[in-house]
Amino acid sequence: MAQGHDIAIALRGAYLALHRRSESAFAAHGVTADQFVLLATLSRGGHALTQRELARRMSSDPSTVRAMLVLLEQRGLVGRDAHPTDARARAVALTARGERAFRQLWTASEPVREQVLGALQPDEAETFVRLLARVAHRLNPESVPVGGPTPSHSPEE
Amino acid sequence: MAQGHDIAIALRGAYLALHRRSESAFAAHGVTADQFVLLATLSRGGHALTQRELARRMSSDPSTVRAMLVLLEQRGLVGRDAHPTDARARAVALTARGERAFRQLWTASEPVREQVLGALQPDEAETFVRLLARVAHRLNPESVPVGGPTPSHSPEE
DNA sequence: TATTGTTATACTCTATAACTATA
DNA sequence: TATAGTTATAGAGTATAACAATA
Repeated sequence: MAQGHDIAIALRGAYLALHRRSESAFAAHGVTADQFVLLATLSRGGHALTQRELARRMSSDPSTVRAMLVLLEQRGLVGRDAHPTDARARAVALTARGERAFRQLWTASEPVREQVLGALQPDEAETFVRLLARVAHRLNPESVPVGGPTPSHSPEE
Repeated sequence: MAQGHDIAIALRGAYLALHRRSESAFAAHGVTADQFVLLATLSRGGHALTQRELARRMSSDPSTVRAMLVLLEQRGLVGRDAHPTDARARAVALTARGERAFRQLWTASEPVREQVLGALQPDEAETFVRLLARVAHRLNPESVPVGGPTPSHSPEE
């Protein structure tokens, strides 16, 4: 019988394995796994995001995201322009150089994604994501809704 | 269709939610979630562990574990005695005070484990742990074997 | 020779609280 | 009043490499 502690430890173990594997995949490119997640979130976003929205989507904190953005901005991978309609906000987006870098990073991390996917049957992958989302949602209702990131649910922004 | 990236992001989201929830459960006790994992690993170990074995069991790094042990030793929660048969090694164990603290921490984190468990049906919990272990094992064969921690496999040490 | 642990070192992520500017 | 972001600050965890002692 899997108890709460067993689940927590297994979840931790799987995440840390993923994180380490990702770190070594990105190390040669001078980028961390978390920075990759940030870049991927911007790339998937389709358009510029506010720092707050970026933090929410990557399960992070606005203040943490800011620190990461400063590093990435210094390297010219992201830009923070004035927000078109809200003078308080910043519109964060990948620069052209950031997009190029992201494509390289995506390729470099292909083996990691293949390993993850290779550990699961197609139906298991679906189940896995569903259970992960349920657990995340239970622990933090602010997180992405259970059905997964449903772009049809909330059209935009 | 869940792709590798979706799985990775979902795994990250679930872990970070668990981590934050745990941090706030432990904050009042002046202990971090990772320190709790260390204490729990010692408590579950049944006997003293070497730093290396401790690091392996908690999916961590010997050098990281040492830094954590220094902090916990200063607070009198763990002891590092000479290893009985290997003069190079240290035998790490909870002190009496550490055991008391751990029992308190265990109680303080009960709600977190209940939330995790409450998000899953009993059979789903089994499946979840199994899939997590498979993914972890694929990403890092050094980690705990798929069937779970099989103490029958390697008797001791 | 290989292994256990230490030391030094550096850096990212994390997060709170007080603050400014704007909605 | 509430929100977006900044700043200052602090600390934990992470990990590498060189090293000593022991197996």
